[in-house]
Amino acid sequence: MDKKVRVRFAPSPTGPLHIGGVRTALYNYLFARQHGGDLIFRIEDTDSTRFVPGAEEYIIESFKWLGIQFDEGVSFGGDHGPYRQSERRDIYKKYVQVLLDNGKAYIAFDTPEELDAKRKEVENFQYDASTRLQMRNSLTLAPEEVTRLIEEGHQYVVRFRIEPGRDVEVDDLIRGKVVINSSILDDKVLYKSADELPTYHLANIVDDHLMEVTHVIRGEEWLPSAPLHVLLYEAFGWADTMPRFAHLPLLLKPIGNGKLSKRDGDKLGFPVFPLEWHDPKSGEVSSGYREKGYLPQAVVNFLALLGWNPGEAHDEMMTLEELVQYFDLSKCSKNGAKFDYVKAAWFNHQYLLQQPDEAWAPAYGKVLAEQGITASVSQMAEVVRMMKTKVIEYVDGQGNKKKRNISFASDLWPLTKFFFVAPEAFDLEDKFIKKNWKEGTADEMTRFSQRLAAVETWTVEGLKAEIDPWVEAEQLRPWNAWRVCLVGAGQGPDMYELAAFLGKEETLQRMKFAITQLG
RNA sequence: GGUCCCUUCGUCUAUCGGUUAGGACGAGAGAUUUUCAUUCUCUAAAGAGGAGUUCGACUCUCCUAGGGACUACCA
Repeated sequence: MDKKVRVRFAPSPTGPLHIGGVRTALYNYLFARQHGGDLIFRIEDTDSTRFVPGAEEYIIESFKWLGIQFDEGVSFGGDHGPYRQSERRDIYKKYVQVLLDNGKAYIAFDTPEELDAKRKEVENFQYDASTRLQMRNSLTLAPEEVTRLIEEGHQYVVRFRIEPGRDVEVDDLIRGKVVINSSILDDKVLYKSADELPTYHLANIVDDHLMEVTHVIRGEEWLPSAPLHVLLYEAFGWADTMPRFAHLPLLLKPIGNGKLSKRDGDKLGFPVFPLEWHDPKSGEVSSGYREKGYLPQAVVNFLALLGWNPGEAHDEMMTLEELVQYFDLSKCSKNGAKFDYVKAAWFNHQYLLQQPDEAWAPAYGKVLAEQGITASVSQMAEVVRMMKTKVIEYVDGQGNKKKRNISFASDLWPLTKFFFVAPEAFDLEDKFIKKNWKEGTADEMTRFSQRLAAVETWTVEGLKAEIDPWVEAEQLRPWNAWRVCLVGAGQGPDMYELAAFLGKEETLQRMKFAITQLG
C-alpha cells in the first residue's frame, strides 16, 4: 500500500526568500496537490547567529500572496510539531544520544581555532577516518577524560562517524542513480554544545523522519550531501522509510555565468524576491515582484516553467490548477535554467490582459496618485481599455533601447499622461508633429473645431455619426493634426475615443491652445 | 585541487533509436491600421567536439571541452 505523500519546504529565516526558493516550494506544492498529499512548512533556524527578525513572517506572507497554501507547519498548525527547529532541542538531543550510544557518532573537543590552524597546516585537511585518531575526541581520549572535559564546561561537538570505502547510492527522481564513495565525506558535525542545537544535516533527517516526509524535493546544491543523509537514515535504522529524493536544477544568471544572485536583479532591473524586503540591519530595500506590479499567477506560471514544462500536453499559459494537473517530477530538466526576465514580463502582460479593466484600478490608481492625479475607477478602466495593448520603450541590461508590451500597471503612466494632462508645449523637432502640422493646418483645425463645437451627442458613436460624413464631404484627413492637438505626440488611442473621454470642452480647449502655439 | 551534476535555436524547452528536430519568449519581414501599437501571417535560428555500440543516434557508452554545485561548529 502507498503511504500518503508528504513533502516539505524548509527555509531558514536568514533573510528574504530568494526566487529560487519560491520555485522549490512551488514544485513541492504541485507535487503534494497532485498526489493528494500534505505540504509542510518547517523553519530551519538551527543557526542562531544568522537569524533575521521578520524573515519568517516575510516568507509566510510571500506564499500567501502567491497562492501557495501549506497544510501544516509554522503558523499553519498540524500534529507533527513543533515545526520550528529551535523549539525541538529536546528531540534532537535524544537522537544525538542514540547515535552516540550505537557508536555511529562521537564527541569532539577540537575548537574552531584548532581546526582552522590544522587546515592551514595541512592542505585539504578533512576530519574523517584518516585523521580523526589524531584529534581530540572521544575516540582518542579516555572515557574519564571525556567526562571531565564535559563537566568542566568545555564546548564540544558531536560528529558523525563515517565508515570509509563504501559506495553510497542515492536514487534521485530526476537524476537517477548517483553514487558517491563515503571516503570523500568528512565526519560532519551533527550537534554543537555551544547552543545545544543540531546542524542542518541531523535536524533535517530527524525531522523528515518524524514528520513522515515521503519525498524530499530541494535544490541541486544539496545533491553532494545527499549520500551523507542516506548514511544518517541508515545509522538511525530508518533506511526502509527513507524519503525519495529529487534535486532540482538551479536558477542561473540571465547574462554571463553563475547562479542567479540579487546583484543580477539590481543590475538588470528585475526583482529576485517575491515581496519587497527592508533589511532590518542595513536598511537596504530590495525590490519585490508584488511591488513591481507582477500578478502572482504570472510569477507562478513563469517559475513553474523554469526547469519543467508540460511538453505537448498543454501550452505554456497555465493556471495553478492546470500546473497541478500536468506537473511531473520525472519530466523536470536536469540542467540549470537561465533566468529569462523578459519572458517573465511577457507572462505578466498576458495575465494583465486577461484581467477585467477594472482590476487594474488599484495599481494604476497608485501610479496616478504619485503624479498627483485622481481618477475614478470607471475612468481608469476606460483608459486601460484603450491603452493596455500598447508598447513601451525600455533599456535592457546592455543599455540598448528596446520595446516591449505593457507588462505592468506602472508602464501605463508615460503612455496615458495626456488623458489627464493637456500638452503644455509642442516639440517642433518632433517627427510626427513636423509631418502632420504644415501650412494651412491651423486653419483646417480651426474649421474642424468649429464643426466639433456643433456636435450634439459627444460620444464615440455620436462623433462618428456626425463627423465621419463631414470629413468625407470636406475631403479632409484631420486625424493626425487633431492628434497633435489633443496628445501632443504620435501616440494614443482612436481619436473619437480620446475626444469622448476628454469631453467637448477640454477637446476644444486643447485644439485652441495648439492652434495658437503652432500657428 | 577533490567529488558530484549538467550540455538541443540568443533564452526556456519537446523528442524517451527511425521526425522536413516541434513549441514558447526574443529577433526580423509582410499584411491590417486614424498615430504608436495591438492582432494576424511568414522567416531566420539548435543537437559542444571526438570516438564507439547499432541497419540506423539528438536519444545508449566512453573520452575531451565547457558550465554548475559542493567541499564550515551555514543552510
